Amino acid sequence: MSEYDPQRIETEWQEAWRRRGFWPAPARPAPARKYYCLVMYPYPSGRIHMGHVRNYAIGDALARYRRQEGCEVLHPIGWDAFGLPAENAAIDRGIHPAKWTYDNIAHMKRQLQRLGISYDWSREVTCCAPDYYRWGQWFFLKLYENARALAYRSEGLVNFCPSCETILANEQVEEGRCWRCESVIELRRQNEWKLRITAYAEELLGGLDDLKKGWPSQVLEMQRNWIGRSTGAHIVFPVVGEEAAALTVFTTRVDTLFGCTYMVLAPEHPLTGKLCDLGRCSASGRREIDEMMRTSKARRTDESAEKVGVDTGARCVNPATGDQIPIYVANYVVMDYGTGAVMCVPTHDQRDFEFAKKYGLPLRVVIEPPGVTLKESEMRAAYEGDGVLARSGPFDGLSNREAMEKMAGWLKDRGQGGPTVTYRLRDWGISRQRYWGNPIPIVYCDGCGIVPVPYPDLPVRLPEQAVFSAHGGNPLNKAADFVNTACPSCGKPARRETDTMDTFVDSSWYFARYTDPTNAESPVDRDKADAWLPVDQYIGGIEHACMHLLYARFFHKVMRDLGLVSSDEPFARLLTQGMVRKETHACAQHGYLYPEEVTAARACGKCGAEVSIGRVEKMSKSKKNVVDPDEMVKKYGIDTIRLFILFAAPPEGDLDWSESGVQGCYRFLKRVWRQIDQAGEPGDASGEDAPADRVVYVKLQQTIAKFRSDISGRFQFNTAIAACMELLNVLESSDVRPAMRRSAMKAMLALLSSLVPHIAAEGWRRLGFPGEAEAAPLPEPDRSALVAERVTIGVQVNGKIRDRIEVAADADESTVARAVLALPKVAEMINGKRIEKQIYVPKRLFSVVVS
RNA sequence: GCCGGGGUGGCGAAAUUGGCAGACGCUCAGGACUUAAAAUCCUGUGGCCCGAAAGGGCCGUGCGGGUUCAACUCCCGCCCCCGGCACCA
Repeated sequence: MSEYDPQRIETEWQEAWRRRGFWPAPARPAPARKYYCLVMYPYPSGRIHMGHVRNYAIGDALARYRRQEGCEVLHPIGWDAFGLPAENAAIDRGIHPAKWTYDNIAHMKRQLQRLGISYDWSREVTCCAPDYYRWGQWFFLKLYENARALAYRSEGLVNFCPSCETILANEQVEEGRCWRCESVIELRRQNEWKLRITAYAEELLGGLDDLKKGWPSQVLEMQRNWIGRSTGAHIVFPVVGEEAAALTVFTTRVDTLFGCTYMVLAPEHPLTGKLCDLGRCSASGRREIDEMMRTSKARRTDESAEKVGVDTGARCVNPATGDQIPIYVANYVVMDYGTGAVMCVPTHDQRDFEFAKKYGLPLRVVIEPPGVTLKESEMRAAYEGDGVLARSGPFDGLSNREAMEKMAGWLKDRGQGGPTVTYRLRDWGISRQRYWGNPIPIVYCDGCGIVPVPYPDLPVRLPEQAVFSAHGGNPLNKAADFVNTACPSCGKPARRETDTMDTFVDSSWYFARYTDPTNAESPVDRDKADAWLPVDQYIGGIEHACMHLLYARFFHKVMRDLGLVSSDEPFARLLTQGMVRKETHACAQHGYLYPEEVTAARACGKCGAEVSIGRVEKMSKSKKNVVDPDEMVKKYGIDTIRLFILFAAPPEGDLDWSESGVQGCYRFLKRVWRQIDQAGEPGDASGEDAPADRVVYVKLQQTIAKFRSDISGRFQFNTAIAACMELLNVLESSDVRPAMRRSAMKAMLALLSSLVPHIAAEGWRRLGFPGEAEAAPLPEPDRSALVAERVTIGVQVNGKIRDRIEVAADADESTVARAVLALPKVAEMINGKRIEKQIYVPKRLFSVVVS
């Protein structure tokens, strides 16, 4: 009898797989059998964490499962290697971002290979490598050249720390202050490059319908809301005393136009300054507006924040009533949505109502519920419901729904606006004032202006020499060799763009590059891309529901329009996996503790004080509730870890880490190992069928059927594994002939191969089955063994289970009714009462209702 | 605040989508093996109540209502937790 030794088995098999060249995908698979299984590529932070392991365990289970089904599988991996942490490491520890990143990749690659995941390592993509980022620049130029100007430059707002003289990411701003020096952050306007994703808004929205089959409905809903299409009207309000100026608003409630009694602007609105001059706005008012502009973004859009307004003193004309109305600047209006100017109707919008009450602005009712008269002086709240128009000139008496359409048309006829569609979705600002990113291939020339870098000069390479400091902003600005260049157009001295691209650009097309990872002529070859795309199954965290997944969909459509791919959508099916969580440990003196800092007696390893156990939360370094995958693999082997991850929760749900749960999975594999041992022992193969053989046989067929439907239908690995556990329980407690045990184990190893590939491979080899377990076709259940002849059904009287009874599976209702009514308990309960109703659900229950 | 998701035994979960709630695993308790421990194996394990036992009764899927012969599942109203909110990835 041998001992289950996962370390030995796993390293041996991984070595065998490495020698064989891992799992190379064919360049051109048979279309009907191709399966592209993609997991979100990791940011090389230095060490893999359990969230990664979960992502890859799920992906690998599917990839291997599909191979066993006969698919040709592409299962690639790569590195999302540009980004802020590398630059922070450079600032904090003096390590060059490139070195830091490549060292991390090397380490994480070793860690990943110890997980035994069936990647095609020959297609590895690293997006900080020039042969990858070159094509990001190529895309930028294509977007810039596009007739629709899909890449353009405009003003945007950024968080600026005046003390560090650096632009900060949102995550570097803590409660309105700089994370390094705690100075109060200012909002600054500056030029930045944007991608016109809004040009595709309609298609991105419409495309969601095609994804219904394969995407979780909540992700579709989130994207739909993120795009936020709304139909309404734009309306032009002339400014009093300034013929040339007019304010354009967007509203979804054009029907309330006659009730518009004032207007509010975003502080950043281009006309704010001019209107303050025109209206002789007070100095204190102007200071207040400046203050609003400095407030951080998060606070600006917080609905619960106090709404503050400043009267510019200027007036504009309501084009419907002809009234002159005041123009305010208000802190809750943002430039990003609509036009940055809002027409206010206090009688029919609660937010406007409250604002008007606060500043004493006039009210005018224009919509009333049928048969009701509203009086401004008696209103306690806005009336936001539907109704009939009043005091609205030619529209009086119309329902407000009708009026929306008519009034938009009326405005259009008079040249004062018209119907329009707006999106909440904003264009994608990609400029980052950072070194460790993809340089934007643009040159600024005093003579020629903005000049794109010619294609043959790509990639614009990052300079190796740079000075990294927490102060003074982007290191590229100070890299003279990089900045100073010749204008590609006139040859005179010029300056390079020093902004680099958002790393979401890299992750917006990496899935396509995997299909042709070394192409030096083009980002991808169309034939190769079309052979694999769209991705059949994409697996990643729900946190990417809107941004990454929307940007990638946008880029895919751009690639299609450039003729690089034929499909409309990049990801046919999406699985959003849950988080990995664990309880926290804390000591009064030392705060959060790592699990290894807590003694067996629940005391702090540093001071011996009692340790309190906190809530179960997402694993994170800051909470120290993390488990190191390497340690777990060392202790139990990767098969046990993979099994636990797949068993402890369904993939979309959160997974609570539990080492005793891990031990339970380890026990299961040891028991599987024992069965392998037993099945390998020679026995009397010629004997008669033992009674137990039939029991095991039926259970085996049920297991095969359940395993396959759980995984292919709904990715329910947890219940598929539970089915295998049940089979093992039966197998252990049954005295079956060796031949039966052997055939049961053959099927079980074939099933388990996609989940715990190493033990399955070893068991398969030991039992001498042909080929390798991972290549074994999935067993087919013997359907005839699944049909039960007799079933136990529940018996209800007046809606409650009172008894159970065994009946023939195909018994008709009257036969079952006779048997049920004859049951003593039932007979007693219906004695002397009238039977109102009988319901028979075949093979499930029989329900009797008595008066 | 807005958008999206979740809440079932001591714990992770299951329930073929309106039909026998708690499969499977963990924990815990008792027992076997052992000089002992680990490992392993066996039995029990939602709560309350009646019974010596066999067995039986009532309650129970976050809270409060509703629909139905029947609700974890559908409808209405609340509470709590989690993800995202556009420069973290």
